[in-house]
Amino acid sequence: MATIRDVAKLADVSVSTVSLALSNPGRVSQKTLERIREAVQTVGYVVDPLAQSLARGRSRMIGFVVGNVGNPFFGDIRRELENYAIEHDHFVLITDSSGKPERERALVEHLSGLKVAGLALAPSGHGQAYVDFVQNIKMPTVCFDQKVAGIDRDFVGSDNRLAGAMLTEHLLQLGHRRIAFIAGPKHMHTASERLRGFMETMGSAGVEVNPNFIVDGQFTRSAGYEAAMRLLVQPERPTAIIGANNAVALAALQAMQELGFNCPDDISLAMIDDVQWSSVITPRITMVIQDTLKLGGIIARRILHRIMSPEGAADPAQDFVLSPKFVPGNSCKKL
Amino acid sequence: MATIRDVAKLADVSVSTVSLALSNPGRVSQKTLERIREAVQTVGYVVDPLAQSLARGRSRMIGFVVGNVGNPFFGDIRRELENYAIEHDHFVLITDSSGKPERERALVEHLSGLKVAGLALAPSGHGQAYVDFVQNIKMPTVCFDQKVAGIDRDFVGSDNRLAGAMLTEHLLQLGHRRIAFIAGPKHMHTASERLRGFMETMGSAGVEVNPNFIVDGQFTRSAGYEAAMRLLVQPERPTAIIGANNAVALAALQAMQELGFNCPDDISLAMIDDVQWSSVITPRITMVIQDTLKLGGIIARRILHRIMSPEGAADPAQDFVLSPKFVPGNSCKKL
DNA sequence: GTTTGATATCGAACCGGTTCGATTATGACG
DNA sequence: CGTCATAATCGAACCGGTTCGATATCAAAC
Repeated sequence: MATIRDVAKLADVSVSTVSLALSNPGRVSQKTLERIREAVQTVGYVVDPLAQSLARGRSRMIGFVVGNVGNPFFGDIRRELENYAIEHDHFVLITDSSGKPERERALVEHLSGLKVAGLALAPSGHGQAYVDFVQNIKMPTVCFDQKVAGIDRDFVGSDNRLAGAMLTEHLLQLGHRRIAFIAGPKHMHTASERLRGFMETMGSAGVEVNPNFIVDGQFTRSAGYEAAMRLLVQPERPTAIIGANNAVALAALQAMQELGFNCPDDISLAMIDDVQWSSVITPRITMVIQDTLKLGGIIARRILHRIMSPEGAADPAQDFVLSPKFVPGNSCKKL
Repeated sequence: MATIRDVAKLADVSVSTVSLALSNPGRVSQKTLERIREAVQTVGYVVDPLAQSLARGRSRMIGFVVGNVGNPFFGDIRRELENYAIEHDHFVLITDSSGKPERERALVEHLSGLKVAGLALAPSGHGQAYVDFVQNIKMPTVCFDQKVAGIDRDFVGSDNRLAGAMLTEHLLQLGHRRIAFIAGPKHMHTASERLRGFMETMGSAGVEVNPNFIVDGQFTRSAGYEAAMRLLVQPERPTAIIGANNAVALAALQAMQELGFNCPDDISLAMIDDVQWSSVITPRITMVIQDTLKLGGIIARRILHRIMSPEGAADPAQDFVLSPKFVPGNSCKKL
């Protein structure tokens, strides 16, 4: 590998001049600039990112930290971020915390050691210690998906209360009254907001909510399955179920199928967030989806803004909240 | 951040002794080792991975390069690799080439600049130029999933011929004769082997294959959809379809549903590789799956073997080929 | 023909470690 | 107690860049 000294020797200038020419071509005379560029070509010089990061105290990499890189929701966002980052000569380091706050913390520390220029973080924790941790991250950071109270960082996400409300309103319109809700972890903002959207909409419609119809699915397939089973074996069954996310909703569908219930004839189903093969799942589930591409675009632009411009670095934290979209399927029956 | 010099000062030894003590505790006296360890504690010293990599010419990171990190197949492998790597104090850099050889190349070069200790690579290209590229990678590399002729590297994958043969045999047993096959890109080893398994099994059973029943689905959803449509509008339709991967098979299912065919009553369907929510897709599709956990384990062990031991680095390239597993669903009808 | 100011270039220190040959301390042995 | 092998420690060079204060160059201004 050719080093900067090889270039300097060939172009007959000092090492510092080469460095200057490469990072700030304007501050070097036209003649030497050309000589240097020629030398770079002939020796095939490429800057060593490690050495550069060490000297600068910052790399050209952006850390991407999520709970599950396999989730298509995060996949779309990642792709947007990657494309935008490449355009601006940055590189995205993808990491997966498996949803565990300790692992997330270890990842962030590792990325910090790598001197990443910035961080796109989908928070997976809560509580004061967690808030302190995120607050103390030294690099430019954009949080997304999960809004955590007390964290004063840029946030990009969707209106989850609205998402819950949309599905509830839809089912109410179809004549449903006994609507059950498989919720997510109470401490997660997305989960509590979606539930709030459900409760508020039911409330303003003057429909009483059977407390047995609110079950906890933990946003996971297994807990969602159990929660759905609890709903389905009640003497007074719901006529419709809302899954607070895709995992619990599909787990509910599975539970229905196993117990011999037909969806939507026996029970209607609706969910928040898409899954990859939703179009071949029978029935096609009515859902509310997030605009992942737009979310990803905003995250990308925001973080690179913070990284690249001095005024961006000083910008106060800002929230970007997008409205989700209703996508009708055929999993909800008119009563 | 505390540096190694702070530690040296506090422990009253030279910087080189600290470095030695940390990387090779046995070569330092008990007394000084303790003093150094104490100093490390009190100043809170953590080695700077960037500086270390620069000096050593190698980092403690392993590059993971695949065409689609969202694919659960790669996800399982990634997780296994990550867990094993963490146990051995290494860190996995996940990257996504979107299946584009040029992007893959750029990623590998980037990782090479980062001086990664090793590479787990799911090849996405073919042809001489591509082979040369992979051959010229300087770091320890384990290829997986896609076997590319001419690449002399460790390879970990499944017996794809067998996978194709298993599904074909199953359908023959059920009495099917007019079996169609939605194939993948001819240049991909997995695709051609799966097709070969189909052809050979049909051949040995003495069943003639209608050339119109072999269509190209490119392993993608959209091409698979079109290919399936071509099959379904023929006057003489197949009684069963094998999808060479999950994407084309599910696309075929979608096409059937849209045209009003019932699976399995009208047409049977089988596929290679699982998808995330296969259990809620109706019908549950009969499939042959790869043992992703075992594959991931082998990849992880192999690459860390190469990285960590001098004799491992010198090991000749080796192939590890696992047998896939048959998972019956209810998408194939007895004729 | 100086002085002044801007522009171009350079040298040296630094980022934070590793490595290896040289030097010193230790202790076993005759 | 001197000798010598071995163990412990050190200093300096190096990895490949960046950065900043200092110096050299040159033209315009007085």
